[in-house]
Amino acid sequence: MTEDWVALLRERGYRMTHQRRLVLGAVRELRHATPEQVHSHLRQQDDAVDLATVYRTLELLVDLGMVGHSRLASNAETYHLIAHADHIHLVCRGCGTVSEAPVEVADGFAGKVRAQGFEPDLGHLVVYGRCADCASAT
Amino acid sequence: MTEDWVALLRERGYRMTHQRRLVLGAVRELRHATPEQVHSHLRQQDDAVDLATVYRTLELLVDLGMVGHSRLASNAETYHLIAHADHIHLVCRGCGTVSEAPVEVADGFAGKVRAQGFEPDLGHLVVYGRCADCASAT
DNA sequence: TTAACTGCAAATAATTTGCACTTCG
DNA sequence: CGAAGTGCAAATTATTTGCAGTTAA
Repeated sequence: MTEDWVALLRERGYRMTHQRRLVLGAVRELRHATPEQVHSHLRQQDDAVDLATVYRTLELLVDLGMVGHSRLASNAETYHLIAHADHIHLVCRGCGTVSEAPVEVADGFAGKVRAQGFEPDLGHLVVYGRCADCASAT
Repeated sequence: MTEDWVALLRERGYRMTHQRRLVLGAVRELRHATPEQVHSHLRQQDDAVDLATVYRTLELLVDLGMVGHSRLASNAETYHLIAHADHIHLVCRGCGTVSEAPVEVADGFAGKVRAQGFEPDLGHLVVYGRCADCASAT
């Protein structure tokens, strides 16, 4: 798979670098990470990658279609591997917890949206609301 | 309805001011507006409300439950009247156009999410994807 | 070799906050 | 009158960019 990635970069005139491998690795490990989280995760290990480079790399990875991004909190964009995008996000407004649900729960919904001529990207679906705990606590 | 609002404010020790009326009016007229848009909309009229006040007022209105907010573009939070929140947002990644669909298309989906113990807030649902035009253009 | 990439620092953009003055009730 | 609200400017936070030195191919 790493090879596919190198080919993908080459095709577009990009190069494979140590930093890019590290950033992609961090996104894979963290599953849902903000640029800031990727940056500090890498710093905690031997490897430090400049925050600006993290931003540039994440943008590149999104462009290549390897990584997706969603706004899971009102002030932070989080990135995740497309290969892991087999779920939708349920964000609780009460406690901020992000839980996941299989994309299948949105299949019927997706069909109706498609019927309107819009092709939804469920790998990025974020639903706000209240989790069971916060709903009962009111 | 304006009276309800005044009562709502009073109950919580807040006051009704000229600026608050203006901001709510702008949100109503613009339907989906960023703080910046509310600010310039008001400035184009005789009335100018400081941008910081716009932010403070929108936050208050959200708190009162009169206004909702969603991230329709990657860099801008937009606000809308809850009374108008009878639709979901379809945001095209290709052209950036925001179209609307009735909440009913998500009814079945909402039921499945509830079955998992999560109460979704469909008035804030934002779905990213590609509109018919951009999908065919590829 | 050489164009792409990186780190660093400075620049922007979006949003928040401190404070003295104004206004609602 | 007195607490709540506002404008203005400064502070924060998130993200982007310019540039000189580094590195992949």
